[in-house]
Amino acid sequence: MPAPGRTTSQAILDAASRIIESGGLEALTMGAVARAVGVRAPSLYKHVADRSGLIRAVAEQVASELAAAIATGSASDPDPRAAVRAMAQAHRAYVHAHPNCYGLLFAHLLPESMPDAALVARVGLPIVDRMEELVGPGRALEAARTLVAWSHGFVSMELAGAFRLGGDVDAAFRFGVEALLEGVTRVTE
Amino acid sequence: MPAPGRTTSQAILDAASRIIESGGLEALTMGAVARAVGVRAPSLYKHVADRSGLIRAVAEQVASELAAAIATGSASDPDPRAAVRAMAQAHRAYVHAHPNCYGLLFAHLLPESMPDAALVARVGLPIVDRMEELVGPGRALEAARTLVAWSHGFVSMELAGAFRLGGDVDAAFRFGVEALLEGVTRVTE
DNA sequence: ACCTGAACACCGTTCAAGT
DNA sequence: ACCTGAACACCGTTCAAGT
Repeated sequence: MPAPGRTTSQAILDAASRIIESGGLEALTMGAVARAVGVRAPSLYKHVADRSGLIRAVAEQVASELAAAIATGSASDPDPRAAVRAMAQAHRAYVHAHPNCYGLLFAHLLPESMPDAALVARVGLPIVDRMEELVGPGRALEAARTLVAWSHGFVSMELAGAFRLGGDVDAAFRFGVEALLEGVTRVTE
Repeated sequence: MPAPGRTTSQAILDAASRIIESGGLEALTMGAVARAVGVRAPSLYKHVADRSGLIRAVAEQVASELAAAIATGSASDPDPRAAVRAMAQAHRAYVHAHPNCYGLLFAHLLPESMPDAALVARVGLPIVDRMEELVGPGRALEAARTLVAWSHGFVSMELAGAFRLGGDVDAAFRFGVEALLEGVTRVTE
């Protein structure tokens, strides 16, 4: 009779995300993951190659979820400016909800822990699409990169505590989106 | 007779930066640092509280060096736009030279490993100063934050390999600076 | 076929003993 | 006064032995 399998790769992945989110990457020990799924550490190696592979799996799940969140944020609005605003807000909201897991996409880890580049690249595609309506196909990639870089940088500095002193951070984010929209359309004219 | 002291805090700090820069944070073991300064691991604890404290010391040195690099990049030019361009280039050049150490400023590490917030805040001061000439004192902080967020985000995505496909990355950075300058001055008018 | 205790190499940290 | 070997607790990973 084939054995039932006391845990699953998905359960392990979910436990790993939760542990990273609540305690940071240092809290992700094979023992902690094993305990969370009700098994002993050696059994995890039936489902994941090693700790680095587990980190990469979490990072790739983050890339997928973030891509979905951003795509949803742009779906409905016919006005490309409004769509860009919504996508930037969706980006920021996702990072606020999963700061430690989001950090995996930009941590300087071992190559084995880095998510597949093509998967990460897909996150920005809907932004390129809507930017095209604003600046034309020749400049859309550059304009989208400028906006995404700013949005990533803003949220990453915000979470690092760089904006602790002074001001309404939400308003600063909205200010930034308008400045970026104004800038990329003016400079490309 | 007082003992001479076979190593110094500065030698330990320098060794730690080199190790992080060449092998990432995982390569920073107390044994590796000890070997680099010609001593055994337990002796390091005469100079640093623990591994977290050593990481924080490296991060704080990075903040100081980066602040100096950016301040120097703006010193001479009377044109605020040219100064902002130079500071952004200085920021990017510093990060390219020390990518792994720069990453410490934004890694989600234990609180004991995070650099002093006031020290990090000082990095952006010269940018606020020169922005004030462009957008006035009321909007200078917001405008500087927008530029710094974009610059940080751009370089951090660049190093994460997000710009691997397509295009002249140097030109994209210059494009971004112009878009930001245009954007923050237009929106604040 | 899956699970696990035991084992191994490694790491951070402490401390009594050396000089 | 500084340095270190030995020790401890912990971690990732392997594997032979269990069921």
